Amino acid sequence: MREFFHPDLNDIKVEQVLYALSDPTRLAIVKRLYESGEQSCARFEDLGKKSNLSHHYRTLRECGLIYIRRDGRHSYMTLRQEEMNQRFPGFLESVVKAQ
Amino acid sequence: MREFFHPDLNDIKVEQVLYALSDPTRLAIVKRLYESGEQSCARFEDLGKKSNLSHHYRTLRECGLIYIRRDGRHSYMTLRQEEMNQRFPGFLESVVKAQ
DNA sequence: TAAATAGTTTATTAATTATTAAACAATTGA
DNA sequence: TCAATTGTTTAATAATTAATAAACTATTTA
Repeated sequence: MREFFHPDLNDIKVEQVLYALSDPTRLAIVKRLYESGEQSCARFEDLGKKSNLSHHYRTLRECGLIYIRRDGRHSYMTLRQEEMNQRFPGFLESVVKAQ
Repeated sequence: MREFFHPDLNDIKVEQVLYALSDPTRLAIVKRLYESGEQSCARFEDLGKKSNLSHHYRTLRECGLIYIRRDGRHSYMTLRQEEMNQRFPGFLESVVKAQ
């Protein structure tokens, strides 16, 4: 079972994070993770087709916003909330709370 | 002398703001405006060619981040800092201070 | 009035990104 | 073991966005 790449905290680029969050689907994913904690991919099927969603997960993972672990045939995602807050204080909260 | 369109505070979309800021040139413009206040376009010529910059100004203006006024043959830009802070508290500061 | 200035807009081409379907991999359950 | 499940990846096409040059507008200065 291959593991996913996750960037180190210090390699996270704010431009990439901003870009990842500028897509409505990806922003919706992040908001749900912020509100409900760890979720499996199945929870987001209402947001699009699975191959498209999988690309979005990758964008979110590679920019450093989320962590994905595999368990059996499931993938579980969490926000890297504490790390983001350490690196960009106040940023993530201001975005997910934007109305 | 035609005036520019500027969206109302309530029409500002966080996705569009995030997208506008995800470009390195536009982010650099916003950081300078944050630090130095109103600037004319001439102050950003080191960041690219003028027609390209003009497109970037437009993106920043249309998403609601900056205000552009014309005076003679010059255009002067300011960040809509108070409004952004009213609409998305803490957001702009967290972005411009991101290292 | 003519030329220069300061920037904007249009049109074109190049480069990125998004979306989909189909193939694939790993795991689980019958 | 075979089929189903749960995603991921690849490959292709469609759609967006970026960058540039050239034309344009309004203003100012000579």
